[in-house]
Amino acid sequence: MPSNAGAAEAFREIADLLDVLGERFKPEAYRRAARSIETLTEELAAVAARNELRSIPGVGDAIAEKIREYLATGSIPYLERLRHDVPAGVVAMMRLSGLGPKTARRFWVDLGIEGPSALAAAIDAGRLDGVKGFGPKKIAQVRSAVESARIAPATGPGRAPIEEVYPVAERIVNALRARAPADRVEAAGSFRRRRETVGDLDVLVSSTEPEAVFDAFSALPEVREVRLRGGTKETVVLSTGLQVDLRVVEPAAFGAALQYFTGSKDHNVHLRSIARDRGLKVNEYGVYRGDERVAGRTEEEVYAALGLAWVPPEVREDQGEVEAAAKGRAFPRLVDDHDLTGDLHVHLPEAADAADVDRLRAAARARGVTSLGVVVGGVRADGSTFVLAVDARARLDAREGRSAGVWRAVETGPTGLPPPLRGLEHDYRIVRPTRDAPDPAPLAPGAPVLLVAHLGGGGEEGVGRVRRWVEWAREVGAAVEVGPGPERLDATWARLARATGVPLALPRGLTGPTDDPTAPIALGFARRAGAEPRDVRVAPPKRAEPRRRPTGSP
DNA sequence: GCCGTTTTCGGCCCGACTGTTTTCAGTCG
Repeated sequence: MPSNAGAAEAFREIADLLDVLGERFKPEAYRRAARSIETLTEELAAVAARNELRSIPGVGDAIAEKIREYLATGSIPYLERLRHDVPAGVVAMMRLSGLGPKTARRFWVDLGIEGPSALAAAIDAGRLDGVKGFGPKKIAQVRSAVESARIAPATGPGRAPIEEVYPVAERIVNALRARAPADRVEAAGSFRRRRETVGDLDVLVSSTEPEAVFDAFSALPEVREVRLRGGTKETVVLSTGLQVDLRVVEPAAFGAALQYFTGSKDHNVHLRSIARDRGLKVNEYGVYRGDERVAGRTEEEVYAALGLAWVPPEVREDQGEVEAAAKGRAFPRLVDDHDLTGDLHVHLPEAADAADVDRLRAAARARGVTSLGVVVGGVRADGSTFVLAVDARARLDAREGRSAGVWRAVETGPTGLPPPLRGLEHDYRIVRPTRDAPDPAPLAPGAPVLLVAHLGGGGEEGVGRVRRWVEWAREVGAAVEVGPGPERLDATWARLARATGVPLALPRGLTGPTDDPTAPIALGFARRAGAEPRDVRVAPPKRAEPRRRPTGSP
């Protein structure tokens, strides 16, 4: 079954194979197309059916044709030819740490080495000794790369989910702010853009004493190994295996460096081409006209020097945001922390009492949350439903009053209310899809549906399911919940919800620990989807008071 | 292979770091 992910993977493989064949610009063209395809919110087949493949950034005539071949037959003849021409092991050698296409190609063409195991044998046999460009250090490095690839196969540690990286990044940034002689410390890279996964963590420091910053950084307890250290950058590996790159720049260059190291690569390339057109040059130290630095202290300065409005990090993917920033107006204001004055979906534990309710209220007040949806019933992992103890329910009701900005919500599976709560006035339903019922059931009469929660469960086969639920949310006027994790909606699907006209709901993490990463990440995902304040629902929609009387009581 | 209110051809980001090279090539981000 052809899929967007499958097409993207095929183009990445083409890029790798072209790399070892020594092609100069084609590999990046195929990779750019692969990245664009991955961010699509609809199936390639649907785009192809409308004859709009060329509208995908980075897709021209040649790649559009290959997409059509892939959709029709599940394979791409060009890729099959490349696979036939290049031994699979050559790409594997290219992926070894510290090696690249040039070196892999030399091993293959000059020495007849066709893969990592043959490379190991060649090193053991001394076949690299005396080869131009390979001194003892380089040979040792290659040998160690082969060894570590054997221990950790494939592409190494890979990319980590952002919710795992978030607490680590917070700790490192805070520790450097406390212990290093630094003006400013910020995490940059795909972490700052709130990508769903993070490869390496980039941390940027503004300081005039890089050596002292590196010393403080290397001494952090989670640092396992210092991989390299120069005058302006240091790379370490944490005990979790996460690689962290630290860059130190002077304060006058901090904005330019933050812009540069936040990326994305495509966004930066686009900015530089604009700079070139204006007779300017952009690098991580500033925007230059000749030798004169005309901007660099802040990101806003850098964008302004290029005639652009400042672009929020979460949308810097060269998917149209540069053109929007060039229109001469401010960039559309994306939803921010202070817009989130309500939380539709707060859970209290099954045994919650009045003190828990008070704590929740206090947490809400402290974060500027003036309306709360409190789930008084829920669904356990085994599918059974529960309600709060009657006593706690009564206390919640008594404290809630009519104007406290608190409403109750009842969380259900896809089919109706749990029996004990049927008929309660003022209840809104929060519906969560389950594996057993992947599709929405016909809407039963009762309280309105406020929210579809824990949607997602992504993967290729989950795509259609997400689309059906988003469509259903639009029909019944529900919002969809955005957040990290396998059951939540990431930025791609938040984008789909926005395009469908479905409001987003974002958690504030009110009942979690204070450093609960879920809330800021969910906000970042919504911003990646381009969500503005009006796209987010923070309170239940106004509705007429229910006419019918309660038909039962718990 | 893609792209273009300077271009449909001739560009395609740019600097840090390492190892090996006596002035640079390759990798990385």
